[in-house]
This record gives sequence, structure tokens and C-alpha cells, in this order.
Amino acid sequence: MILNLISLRGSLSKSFLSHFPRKSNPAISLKPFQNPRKCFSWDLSRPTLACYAFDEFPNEVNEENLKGIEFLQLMEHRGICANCQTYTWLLDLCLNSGSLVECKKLHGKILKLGFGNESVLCNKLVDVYFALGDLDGVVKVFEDMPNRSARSWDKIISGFMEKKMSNRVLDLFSCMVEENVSPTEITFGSVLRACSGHGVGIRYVEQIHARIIFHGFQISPIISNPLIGLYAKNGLILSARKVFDNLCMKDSVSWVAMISGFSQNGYEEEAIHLFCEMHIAGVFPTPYVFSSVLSGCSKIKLFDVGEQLHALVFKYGSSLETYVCNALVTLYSRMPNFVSAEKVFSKMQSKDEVSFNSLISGLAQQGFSDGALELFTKMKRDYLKPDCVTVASLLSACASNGALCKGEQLHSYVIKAGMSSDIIVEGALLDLYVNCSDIKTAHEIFLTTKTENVVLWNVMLVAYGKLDNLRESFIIYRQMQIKGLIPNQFTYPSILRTCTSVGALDVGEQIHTQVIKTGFQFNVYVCSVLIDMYAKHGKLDTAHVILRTLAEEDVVSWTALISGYAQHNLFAEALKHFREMLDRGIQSDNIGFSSAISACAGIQALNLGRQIHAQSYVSGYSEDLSIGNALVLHRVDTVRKH
DNA sequence: ATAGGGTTAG
Repeated sequence: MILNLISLRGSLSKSFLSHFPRKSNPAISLKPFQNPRKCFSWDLSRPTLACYAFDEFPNEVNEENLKGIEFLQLMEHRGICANCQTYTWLLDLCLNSGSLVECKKLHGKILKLGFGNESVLCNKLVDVYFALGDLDGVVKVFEDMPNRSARSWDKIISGFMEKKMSNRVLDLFSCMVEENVSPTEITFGSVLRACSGHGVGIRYVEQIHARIIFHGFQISPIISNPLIGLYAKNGLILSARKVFDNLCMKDSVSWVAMISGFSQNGYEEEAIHLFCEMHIAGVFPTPYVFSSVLSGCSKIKLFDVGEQLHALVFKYGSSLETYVCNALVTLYSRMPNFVSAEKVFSKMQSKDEVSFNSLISGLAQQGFSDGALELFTKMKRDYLKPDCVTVASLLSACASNGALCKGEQLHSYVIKAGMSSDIIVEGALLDLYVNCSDIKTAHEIFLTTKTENVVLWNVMLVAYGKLDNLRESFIIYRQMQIKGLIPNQFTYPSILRTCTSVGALDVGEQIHTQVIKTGFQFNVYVCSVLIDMYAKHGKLDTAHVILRTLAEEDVVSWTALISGYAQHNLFAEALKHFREMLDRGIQSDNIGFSSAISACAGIQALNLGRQIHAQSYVSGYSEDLSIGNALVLHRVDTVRKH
């Protein structure tokens, strides 16, 4: 209707109208055609304004020259007073034209005319200043505002959040609380996002949570979902679960937040379990939840569950989603053969860096460094930029294969691409040189790094361990404690192995006390090395006690003890423990087999030795050198007997 | 408001 009328007016075209904000009420808009001037003072809608301009200034106004401030000047020239609404729309024109100068002029006029108290205008000014990037302007308007409603606070808080200025958001929130303005859902939404962006302490998050409960928002998914994420990111998985359980209306985002929270914190089984619950509850599985739960399956190598999920991915139409496919590629690339991984990968419609990284890391972790490097080349050919993750995987593959030359080439790529200070690339790089026995270069790199990365220190402990240099290892170990770095489950095995190999049981015992002090006495990795150390040095009772305190013993811990018994001629004990290990459903490794065969030789148990040999053969150790040596010994001993 | 890939080990 309006457009028809407008088109009758010739030059007043649609593009002319596009200069004006779209905010028209058709019923009112018809009025100016009867009496534009009268209408102007109390109602200015988009067409009214334009029609007025056309009626009043047919020669002066056209599509090109009409700008907000010029129009205002024309109005003033004609003696017509602009009202509050006029300024609102003029400010909207600034938004479209992007002119900060004009906005400032209008701001000045608004203050001069005494419109500075109008909250509508102030909010609009905040919008425009934000859009034009003048944050000082924003703050100035806000400081001058007389009555700051929750809505105004929300506007400025979410504005700063959009600019990712978490500090400002949290400061503003404190001010808001001080002024006793009740926060809204939107306020809490921004504040929670600021918390995760800024990495604030969990105590602060808990305070915010208390306020959320106080204001009765804990049942809102919009607030509780990010809260779940925040608790999960900080490792407080129980708090996250509590928030999740308190939600009476869980939406799909709530489920994803909780499932990914579990999956990312080492609670993969719980993640899969919760996914099943979600599925039973009839909630539609989004691509988000698939990528999350699949990632959990990859981490704990639950391939069959992953395959079942893959079927669901097809069923629910997520099979073309990049995130989902990437998670599937990761899952399948952890399997011994890469057929499924390559199938998913090649069928992907749009591959990104992560798609390549998933496959590369799979190849790298299974020792196929050439295949991984080939993909690295392919990746560059597809115009995808290899990132820190790519390089870290590749470096790790080169390190484990002793491919120093290729590793060095990657090193220069790292320097060129500016990744030298990435915390993980540094670790992988250092590991490369240590593994390739270039300890000198490794130490040089170590000296150039910042000192707060525990991994680097651990790798240096491995480095000096390789040189059997316990003195230097111990200095490093001491220094990291002085720097306040907390040893982890990688630290203790590294130095303890050196103690074992140089025969420094006293130093080892000293470290054992620290293991207990820091709560690592239940860690299988740490304990297996302790058992090995004590067993090799004849303290078999101590080694035995340590094994018994483990909740979940593994092959390496058992065989460390068994080989200790065998080495100290306690053959019956060795065989007894070998039997017990098998009875517990733990498959032997080569150390276990060779120790048991040696023990058989020791007590001249030919038949048992043959049996164990057959077992080792079935377990795939037919070409193992240590077993071969044990067999030779066995033969010699049994021949000697006859 | 929710998602995928990474360094050190016996």
C-alpha cells in the first residue's frame, strides 16, 4: 500500500527509502500525505520522514545527498524542531553510514537540547559507539546516564563481551551489583562467558553461581548451560553434574555441555553413558553431541561403541558434518588398520585442518611417520595451513622413529611459521633431539624456552638419563622444585630409571618418599618403575609390597617383579608370580616370557619351559630376542642336566 | 549457550 503510494511519487524510490531505518506503522504512515508538516512533530516513521523530505524539499533532497546531519540542518533551517525520536532515527542513519564524526555531532546536539536523560537515546548512542568501535564514547554516554536500567547495563555488558573484553565485563558487573541493579538472564549469560574467556578462578564462578541461585535463574538453560561448561573446564565435574541435574528443562545444549564435560575430563565412560540416557530420553542428537561422544570413544579406544555411534550418525543425518567426520577419523585412525579412517576421510565433503590432523596424529601415534609426512605435503597442496597440532604430531613421529633429518626439516618449518613458542611444539621438538641422542641441541633449545613447562623438564630428565648422568638429572629435578613446578607422573619414572641404571638405590629411595608425599604411589607408571628399581637391586620384598598396593596392576608392573625374581635366582618365586599374573587375566609380555623361561631353566623344568615357549609363540613373540636368549640358556641348562 | 585434532613414559 505504502510502496504503491510512494511509487506514484516518482523519484521517491525504494533505494531512497533505504537510507531510513525500517520502522513503519502503515496506519500512521499514511497520515503525512494529508498533512506532512503537522504529522512531523509527533510521528516520524521511515516513510513519513522520506515523504516529508520529498514534499518539502523537492529540489534539494535526492538519493545521493541526503545524510542524517544534513537533513537535520534542513529541518532546523525550516524552523522545525527535531524531537527525541528524530534523533533516534538519525543515529540509526549513522549506523548505516558508519560515520563517527556525525554520531559525535548528534551526541553534542542531544546533550545541548537536554535529551541526555532520555534512556532510549542513550541506549542508541551506546549501540552506535559500539558499532563504530569508539569505546570511550560508549563509556562516556554510560557514565552520564542518569537512570541506568538493567537493560542499559545489559547493553553495555554484552557490548564489551562481543569485543571479547572480559575484564571490562566483570568490572561492569561488579559496578552493577554495587548499584543494586538486579541482573537479568542476559547479564549472567555475558558474565559467565566472560568467566570462561578470562579464565577466572573457580571461586569467582562459584560466587556468580550463588547470585544466580539467589535471583532464581538456576533452572534457566541459557544460564545453566554455560555454567556446566565452566565447571567442567575447571575440572569440577561434580559441580557441573549438580547444575545439570537441577535443570528441569534440559535442552540439547545442556546434554552436550555435560557430555563434553565428561569426555574432556577423563570421564569417557560417563560421557557415553549419558549419551545413552539422552538417547533414551528421546532428545535429538545434534552433530555437537556426536563429535563429543565419539571423541570420548577414541580416547579410551572403545571402537565397537564408536562403530555403533557411526550408525546413529547416519541415521540422524550428521554424516556430512565436518566436526563429526573429524571425530570419526580420529576414532578409526586409532585402530590397527586405517581402512575405515581413510574411507571416512576420503568421503568428506569439506576437509579442514583438523581432518588432516586427525589422520596425521593417528598415523604418527602408530609409528607410520612416512604416511604422516605424506599427508602433511598433501595438506599444503590442498591450501590448508599445517598448524601447531600438525607439527607436534609429526615431530613426535620422527622422534619415535629416530628420523632426525626429517625432524630437522620440520624444525625449520616451525621457525618459519612462527610456532617456536608453542608450548606443545616445544615439547615435541625437544623430544625429537633427545630421542635422536642430540642432547647438546636439546639443551640449547631448553635454555631458550620459558621455564614453566613441566614437559620440557621431564624430557631433559630423560635426556640425562640416556647419558646415565644422574648428577645432572638430579640437578634438573631439584631446580624444577625450586621453580615451584609440580612433578607429574612423567617426572618420577624419568629420574627413577636413571637411578636404576646407575645403581643409585639411595637416591631412588629418596625419590620414592617424594612419590608418596605427592600421592603418586598409586600410579601404575610410577610404580612399575619403582618395582623395577627395587627388583633389580634385590629388594624383592619391597617391590612385591608396591605391586600389592596397586589397585589396577598391569603387565609391566608384574613382569618387572617376575624378572627381578629370575635375576636373583628366585626361580620358584618368579614362576609362582608368572602363574598368578596369568590367572588374573593379564597377558604376558616378552619380559615376562623370557623371565619365566629363564626360571624354568634355573629349576630345569623342561616341559614347563616348552609350554611357556609355545605360549609366547601364540602371543606373537616368536622373533623376540630376549625370549630367544632365554631359550638358549634353557637349552644349555637342560642339555647339561642330561 | 553446546562440538572435532596435539608434546613427555615403564
